[in-house]
Amino acid sequence: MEDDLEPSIIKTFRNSGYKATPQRIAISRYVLGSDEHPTAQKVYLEIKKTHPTVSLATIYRTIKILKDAGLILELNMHQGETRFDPVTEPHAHLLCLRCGRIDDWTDPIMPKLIDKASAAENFIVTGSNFELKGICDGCAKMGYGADITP
Amino acid sequence: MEDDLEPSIIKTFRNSGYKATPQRIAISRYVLGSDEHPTAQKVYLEIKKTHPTVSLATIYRTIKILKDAGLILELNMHQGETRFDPVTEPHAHLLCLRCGRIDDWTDPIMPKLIDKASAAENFIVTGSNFELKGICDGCAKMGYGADITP
DNA sequence: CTAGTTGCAAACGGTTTGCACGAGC
DNA sequence: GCTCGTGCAAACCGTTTGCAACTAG
Repeated sequence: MEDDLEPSIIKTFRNSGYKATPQRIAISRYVLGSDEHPTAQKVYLEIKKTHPTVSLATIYRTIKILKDAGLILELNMHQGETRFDPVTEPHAHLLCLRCGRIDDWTDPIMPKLIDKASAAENFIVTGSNFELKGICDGCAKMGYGADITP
Repeated sequence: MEDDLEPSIIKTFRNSGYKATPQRIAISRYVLGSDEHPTAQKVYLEIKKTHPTVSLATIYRTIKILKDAGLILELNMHQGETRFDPVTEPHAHLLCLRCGRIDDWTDPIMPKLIDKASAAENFIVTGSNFELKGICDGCAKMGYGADITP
């Protein structure tokens, strides 16, 4: 999340033939530096703090550029709620159905499992997403965990 | 997919306090017996063949009942395209970005990986979905596989 | 008979798009 | 200065909902 991200962001846009506008830089800085898997709305509200006139359309257009450049992934764990993830290596997402947070988790087995599936089904894998839904540690400790809809 | 599914479907509805209408039975028979992970649209078109006056609203309402009963899972691998899966045990979905088909794949490692994540993060898992995106065997053999957007 | 269900059409919410003004390079 | 990017508002599209007519039990 430090400023040294900026030069490489600018380079990324220019190299792909895009102009490095203040909006694009701000959006990229935020999304690439975030670990909370924000929605477009969340990005919009965040960027608005420093760029009050930004529009949701610009958020979506910039996110699309980052997606096409392979810098972020799209998560669709809930229907009607697309979230974004700057971590593009194989990893799992633990979605808490109570508080909505998504935590990352990685394990060396994961790439092996991907290879195995790929070999077994003769399938060329270009992307993966291991989703786990349930109740996170914090929410379980607060006494929740019973009345959820999986 | 045989007719012996029907009595248990009727029982399921009645036990949950729902009426077993012809529409609900037809929709359930199709969704529970399908291995192609249909969208609501697909279900609608299919049911329309035998029940021409059925509405999309009824499809959605019936699917919700099946979901709440834990008989089917919801898949959101593409944004804006919810599909349904009558296989509720932990398994992987291989989505072909070329032809759109989704194949199932299971491996004994999967439940172990879920347990490991659960233990490592102190997370109570109630559902899982392992997504792999790429190119399926058939499409790869037809010479595709290069110009895809992951 | 009567509460629950259906089909219709309108509402909804997230995402995309057309367009005229404005800004990067 | 020429082109690309932005903000706005309208369009889109899958899903949900309100309602009057209908039907399962």
